Amino acid sequence: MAIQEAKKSYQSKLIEETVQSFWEDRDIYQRTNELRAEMPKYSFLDGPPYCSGRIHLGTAWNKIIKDTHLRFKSMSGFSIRRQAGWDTHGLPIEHKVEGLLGLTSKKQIETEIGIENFINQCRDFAIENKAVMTEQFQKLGVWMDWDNPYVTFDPKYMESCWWTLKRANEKDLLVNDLRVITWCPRCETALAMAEIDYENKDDPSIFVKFPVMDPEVAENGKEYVLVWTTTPWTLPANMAVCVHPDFDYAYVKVDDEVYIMAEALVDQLFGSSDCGCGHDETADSEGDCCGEGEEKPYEILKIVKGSGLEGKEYLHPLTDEIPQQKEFTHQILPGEHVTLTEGTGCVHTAPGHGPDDFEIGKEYGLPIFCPVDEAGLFKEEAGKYVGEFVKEADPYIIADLDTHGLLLKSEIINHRYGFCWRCKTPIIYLATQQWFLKVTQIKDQMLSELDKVQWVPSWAGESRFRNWVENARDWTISRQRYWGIPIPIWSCEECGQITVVGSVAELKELALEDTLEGDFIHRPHVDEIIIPCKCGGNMHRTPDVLDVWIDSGVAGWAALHYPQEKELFKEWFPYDFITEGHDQTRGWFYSQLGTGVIALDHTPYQKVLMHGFTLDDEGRKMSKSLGNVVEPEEVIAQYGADILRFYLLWANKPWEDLKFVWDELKNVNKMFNILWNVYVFSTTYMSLDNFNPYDHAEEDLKLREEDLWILSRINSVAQEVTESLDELYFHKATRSINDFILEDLSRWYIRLIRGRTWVEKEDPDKLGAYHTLYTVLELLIRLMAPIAPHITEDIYQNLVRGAWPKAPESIHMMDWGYHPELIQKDLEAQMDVAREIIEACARARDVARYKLRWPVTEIVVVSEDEKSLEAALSLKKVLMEQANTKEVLTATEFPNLKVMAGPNMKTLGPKLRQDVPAVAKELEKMDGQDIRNTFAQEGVLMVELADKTVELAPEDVVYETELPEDVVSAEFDGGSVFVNTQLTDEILSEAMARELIRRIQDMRKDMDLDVEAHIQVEVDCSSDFQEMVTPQLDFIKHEVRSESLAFVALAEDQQNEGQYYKEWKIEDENLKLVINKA
RNA sequence: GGGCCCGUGGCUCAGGUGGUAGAGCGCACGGCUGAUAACCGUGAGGUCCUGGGUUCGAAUCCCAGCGGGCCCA
Repeated sequence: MAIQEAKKSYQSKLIEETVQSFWEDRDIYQRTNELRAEMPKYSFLDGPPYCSGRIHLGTAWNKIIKDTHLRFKSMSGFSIRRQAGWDTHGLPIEHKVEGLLGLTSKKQIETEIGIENFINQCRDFAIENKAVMTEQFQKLGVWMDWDNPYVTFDPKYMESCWWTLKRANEKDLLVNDLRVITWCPRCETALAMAEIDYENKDDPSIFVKFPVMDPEVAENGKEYVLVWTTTPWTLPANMAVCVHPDFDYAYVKVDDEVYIMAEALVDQLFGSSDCGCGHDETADSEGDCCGEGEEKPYEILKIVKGSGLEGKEYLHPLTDEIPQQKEFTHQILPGEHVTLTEGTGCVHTAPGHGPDDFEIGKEYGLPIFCPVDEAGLFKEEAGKYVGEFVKEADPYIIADLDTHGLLLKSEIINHRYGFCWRCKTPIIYLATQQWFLKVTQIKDQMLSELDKVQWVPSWAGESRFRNWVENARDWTISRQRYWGIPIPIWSCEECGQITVVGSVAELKELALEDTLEGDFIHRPHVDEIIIPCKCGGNMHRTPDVLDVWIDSGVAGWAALHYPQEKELFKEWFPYDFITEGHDQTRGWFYSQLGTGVIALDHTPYQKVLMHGFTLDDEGRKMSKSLGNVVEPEEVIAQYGADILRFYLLWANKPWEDLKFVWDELKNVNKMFNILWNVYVFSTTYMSLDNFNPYDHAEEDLKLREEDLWILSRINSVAQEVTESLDELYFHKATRSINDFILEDLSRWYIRLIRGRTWVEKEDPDKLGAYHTLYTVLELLIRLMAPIAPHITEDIYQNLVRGAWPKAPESIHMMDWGYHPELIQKDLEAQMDVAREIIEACARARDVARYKLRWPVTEIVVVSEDEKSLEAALSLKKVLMEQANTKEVLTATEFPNLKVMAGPNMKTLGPKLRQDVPAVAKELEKMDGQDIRNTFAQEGVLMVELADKTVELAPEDVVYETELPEDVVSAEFDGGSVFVNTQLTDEILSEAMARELIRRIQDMRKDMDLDVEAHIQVEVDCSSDFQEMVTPQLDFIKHEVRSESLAFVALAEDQQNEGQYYKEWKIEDENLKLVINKA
């Protein structure tokens, strides 16, 4: 085995396929894990993606972050647990399956399909998607335990969840209660806060007049409490009106009616241009409208505090339509929750349809009247509206109010409203019997556990998540659905006693039947299991399933099957690290913390990276409706997984949202190409010379300054990458690698060692370059392995395994590490200066139109900064080569500046008049520096003219400095560089030789010759040219690998077999060249 | 309405403990080229979202607003 010449171009697709099948064929993933099984543990928990379809860019990013960090940790000597997880239960899959089966309502599941059939379809659907998504993740090169993932529908997993509920019950945190909750009428189930999306929506905005029973002010009896609502369908359930006890309320007379409302809002309702008073709203002058000016159409008759209204009774406005409402008394109640931001300050209160309303209802003993069923249809109690869907009843209710003359105003308002996160149906509030976790009771403990967690970025935990937890409410965990973890609560039909079952074994023990087989944990089988109660009655299971957020929330121990199995739990819990997107503040970060505190009094995670979202190139969310979704597979097809991975970790700070811009991938692609080209360059020469780094002792090698420099640089980069990957600042690692490859390695180091690789014999200098290059590449691919696992593996197999067969089988089995002792910051700084000087030389030459190919006799580096001069001297050889100069001199000021003196017209003009030109002429003849010296010594300068002598004062002379002829200068950061472009015979000879070399090289390239191929050259040129280049013949032959170089007379267009003829013009010289393959 | 984050050349982003605004891409021009669909040089392009404050000095710190994202009410 030896290092092989690499393929000429970087073919990501081929490489990635080859590498992935190599991993698979040799079980590299498993064996890498085994290799480090005894190392210290670093535990990780995968946030389970939901298996409802294919992965998207955000999921890809998520897994890439995880994979990179864990590969790094693995190489750094940790035993890693990286079990993949899958979230499988819940509404999204139920919906998809409903769609597949053509179902439109929940009832059809039970009546037409059957629960068992439905559940099986859901399971199949999840399994199918899991397989598809697994393959997609694998294509990204993500290493996880794909063969043994945790899956939320696994009975062993579900058992742990049951146990968690049992723990909650033991701590009295599990309660059943009638409460008003957010409800999806389409899915016919309760929704948690986390399951609601908010969007803008048009709704009616109506002002309703509630007739007062005993009018106090209106003599005609037309006195009303004025109430505002955007949900007319909740009016049938109205039980009270709330006013704030401390606010002022006005009796407002408009026309012949009196309205009771908050004083502060009167103007808003009756005083603005859209006053509803009957005026034309398009009136061109506001002054014409009723709200302005003296003639207000309303009059405030009386003002009372809200507390003064308490107990006032009113008539429900729809008693004709809803007979049952006649049975209730309605009155005004105090409510601290009333605000003056909008409406009337008199708040319609329906305890069956609002959380605040519910609280008020409980406080004052109001009936919790809720005439709406689970599908959002009015029940019998709703009288006239029975059978109507609530939202669709709005217009009828408005019309009925109008008929009764109780509608003051009806408009349309656009406001934020909650929707079911999956089916997008507007949510409603319903009073129902549900199971809750009393999170409010453990909030403090959650907060103190939260303090133990390290967050990246820190504000994610300290501000954002903390804020969320502080506002936590009790958690509704029951769902009236099918595909989920059944709530393990059995209650007795006789005595009401409940039992919370904590495991399968427990259930088997308690159950009446003794043969429980198959998946009896899911519905419907679990529903049939009866537990005998102590009282002699039968306990039946609560038919609900659990909120899916519980499913994933318990992953920390459920994935380890704790408490049924204890060993793994002991080893891996709690987890060192998790990472998910910022939407998981309300989701997984929260559900884990809550269930963790309930079950174990402990946070399940210790370090969290909260990452961003992937947005499209305009910063918008990617969505199917916008048609701006970028599939990870598209990117892989075009650029490859490594480039996608690198891009996603490079484009942004991980916690910020990432704009996906196709053009930016080109940058990354370019970097990978350049890396590949460096690799091709290296292997080309190394294989040509049969170089093996492990065969050479240190004394075989000669290391130059530039070698030490690049070794220092790569180790500096290694240091930075190590810190960044550990701290999860992936962008810093990738940017540092990117800069190194482009700037230091490709553009600079390779350029510097080009000449050394061209030497044909075994030479310590060449070996030094090879060895350095090899060392740098070997470390570089190790640093990149966690980020770009394929290309680095491919290079490793050739470069490292090719030279050293005993090396670990995969780069991912290599240990992380570098040599901080090789870092020389001062050398790195010196090289920076040298590069600047060389660039300045190039600029100076450009100004003088003096080709870089032509050598110069000397450059002078001038600087007042000692460090710059030191750098120039210690890297003199680099400067000589790269600036193409014979000598490098340094100085604190340029010695050969010509100082020119001239007359100061301002002072001399008036003084000498017509003699000025003569003085100028004399000054021009003299040396400026001499004049300065004369002034310094004598204070004056005597100038002899033809007819007289003139005395000049210092201020009469102005100076200009001029560079000597053939010197050009340019500035660099620390000073200037002066380039001597004077042409000598020697210089010219070399210049012409180089011109000739370039032509020959060009022809070699045209002929597509191998780099090492030898040639013979024939030149037809003038004798002058021949004479000029003759001293350089050996140099020329060496550079172009020519065995001979003959000066001959060539026929026009001579093109024999194996020959290549071309005519050239160098400066003024016309010449003909023929190249023969040797 | 509240919480958190973001706003810097045409585009993507650095800089952020206060001290002359940077890079890459793109554009224009010139140059170089036997590893490199590479590279080098020059140029155009910025009210650092707006307005106030602190300060000798603010992209940076403070306050208010505007715009965007996520989460909530």
